[in-house]
Amino acid sequence: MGKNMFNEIKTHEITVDIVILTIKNNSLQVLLIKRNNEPFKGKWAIPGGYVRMSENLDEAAMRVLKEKTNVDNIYLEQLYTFGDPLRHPISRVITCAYFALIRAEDIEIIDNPDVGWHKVSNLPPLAFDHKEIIMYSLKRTRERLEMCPVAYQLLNEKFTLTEMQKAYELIMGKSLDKRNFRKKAIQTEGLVELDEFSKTSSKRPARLYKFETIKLNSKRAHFIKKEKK
Amino acid sequence: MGKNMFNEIKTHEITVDIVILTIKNNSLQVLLIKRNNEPFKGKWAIPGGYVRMSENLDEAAMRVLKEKTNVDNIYLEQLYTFGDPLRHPISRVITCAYFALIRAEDIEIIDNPDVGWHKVSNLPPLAFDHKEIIMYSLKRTRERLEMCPVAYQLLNEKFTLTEMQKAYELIMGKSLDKRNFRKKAIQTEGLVELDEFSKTSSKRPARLYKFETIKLNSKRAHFIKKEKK
DNA sequence: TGATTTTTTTGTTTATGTAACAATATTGTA
DNA sequence: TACAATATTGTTACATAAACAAAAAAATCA
Repeated sequence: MGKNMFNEIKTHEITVDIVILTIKNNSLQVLLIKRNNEPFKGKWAIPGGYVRMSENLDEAAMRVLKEKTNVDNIYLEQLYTFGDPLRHPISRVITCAYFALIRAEDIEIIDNPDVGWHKVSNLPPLAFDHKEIIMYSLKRTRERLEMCPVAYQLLNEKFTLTEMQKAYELIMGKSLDKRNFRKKAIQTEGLVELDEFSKTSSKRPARLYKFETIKLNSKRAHFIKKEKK
Repeated sequence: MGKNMFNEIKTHEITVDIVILTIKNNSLQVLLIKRNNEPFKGKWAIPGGYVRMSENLDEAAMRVLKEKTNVDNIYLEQLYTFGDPLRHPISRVITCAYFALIRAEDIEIIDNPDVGWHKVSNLPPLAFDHKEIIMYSLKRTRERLEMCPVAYQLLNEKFTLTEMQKAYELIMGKSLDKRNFRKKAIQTEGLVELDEFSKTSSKRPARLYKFETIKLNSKRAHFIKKEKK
């Protein structure tokens, strides 16, 4: 074990690291944990952990996410595997990166200054190659959002179209036209118009919408456009 | 080393496996190697090998590809990482899958019945989860081909539009409209119309085209559409 | 040499999706 | 009742995709 065909002794270690994005205080934020061990003691890092021998990578990612954030049963996707020999200063650690979009309220963050949300636009010094991983995650999220949006993970069960648009705009980093956004949004499969209205202290109340409950296994089933009638 | 936070001793092994697709005899084929060691002795497998401690994953994939096929400097892309604990019957091997599209003529296949091309539509019994990897690779290739085609890797330096269309059709597994294909093809960035014509024994000679040489590092630079004038 | 065969080559129409654009409706509050 | 703030709605132009058939060029053959 740990010996390859070139007689080069090696012990790769395999981790999963998870980019957890949310919208909070009107900005896109990522969950970080401050490391209290070397290497990179004192730097921030995205949640991660070793892959156990008994679990596959998806399971490892979900377990780690659950352990670190208490979040379960969400849209989790394998992003990319980072394996630069120098990404870890001591040993050879190859990491399989996942990402998830979640509601900040769904996380019970322990009262610990070493765990918290940070604006993607203003990241603190990060351990390892975690900045690269976050940036790659954001790029992929944006690419995907255009085709097959997943932002509903970020919204409450009931939401207004304005809130939905806001979420898109924060992820995409640009503003969108209201009318065009709404036209596209309302022809999204699974979007349900409710007979309720938001009771914010604003002026005119906005109609609430929700998503039909879809089984989380068929990841790509979300946001397929409705059949034409 | 090799000990995780749960005190579970583990030694993951990391490999890269490479799906090499080509067009040969009018069909889409994949390069396979017959295993002469256990496990799966006698079954066919896609080329793969261990990741060395000194190289990153891309480098490992390129090295393995070079070693097994003598092919160098081609469009190679990380596909997905497969980590099911049972995918290898003996040890825990996590594999990072890559894929490449190449010209069959660029490979010097040694005169060995244990190395050869096999039709994707008619695969022999495969080792490990390699059938799954090939099918996933094909799916991704098709998705990508629609947006940002890469089939030029499959064509000779000079080619006719009919040959190009044929390559697309074989990968996509369906036939395309000549006129629509040509309209899209000729507005592809980097496609150059030559003043030469194919001298096949056919009836009317067809105009030859080529691709401008593009640096292979900017992978996504291919097949971007020309700017409108 | 002219007719035939085979392959290459080209254009129009329709439908669909995307992007750009501003006015009206509704409610709370002054 | 007027005003302020937000929600809501439609049209046009443009780009892209899909469906469709006829003409042109060269080789072969009679």
